[in-house]
Amino acid sequence: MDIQFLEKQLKAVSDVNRLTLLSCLKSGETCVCDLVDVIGISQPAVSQQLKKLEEAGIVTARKVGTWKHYRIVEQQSPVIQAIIDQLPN
Amino acid sequence: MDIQFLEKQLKAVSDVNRLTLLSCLKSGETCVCDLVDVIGISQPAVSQQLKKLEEAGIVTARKVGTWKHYRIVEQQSPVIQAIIDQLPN
DNA sequence: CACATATATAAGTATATGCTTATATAATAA
DNA sequence: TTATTATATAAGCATATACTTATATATGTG
Repeated sequence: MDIQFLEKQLKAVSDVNRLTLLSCLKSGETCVCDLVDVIGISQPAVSQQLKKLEEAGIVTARKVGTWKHYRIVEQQSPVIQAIIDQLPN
Repeated sequence: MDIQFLEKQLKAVSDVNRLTLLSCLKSGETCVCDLVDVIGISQPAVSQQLKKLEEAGIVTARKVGTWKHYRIVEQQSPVIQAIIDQLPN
């Protein structure tokens, strides 16, 4: 893992809202609308944050009708895994 | 470890220059002037970055004459330790 | 003392970040 | 088709970040 990619992944998680999203996703696949209900920011803001996590390879999504279900990627780098482990369930 | 402190530590390491500084410090205590020689930013910039790492509890320093020797704190949180482990020596 | 060296702090600035509101897109239902 | 719901994208803006240069501080030397 080169240092540039490490930086990208770390930037993706160094934000309270994105850490909270990851914390929510620990309990399993969740659609955007449910995530919006949990954290106190707008729906577009949640979409934007999820996109950052997705671009860093930390979460992935599948579409189900109009819903989109996000989940944490199973195989993570040791660093990201350590972070996920620290988050409350 | 609460999520706010986790965020603070992650923000402190989510930058290529600070990761490079940590990478240098893996080989042991180093003074600011030697770190300046290694990474391509000015001396004040290095001091500012080291301050961020220090405020996050990741590095510490001791003064020796006019020099200041920075080093990585021994006991780290699992997350920060995982990051340090990933860095080249 | 004056001067040199190492480091820190201050001030300014360009870019990045993370929200907001408005709007676009996609799928579904009536 | 029109309307509704879920999500994404665009644009704008306020704040944060990370440099730079200039200057302050601290220590050591002649």
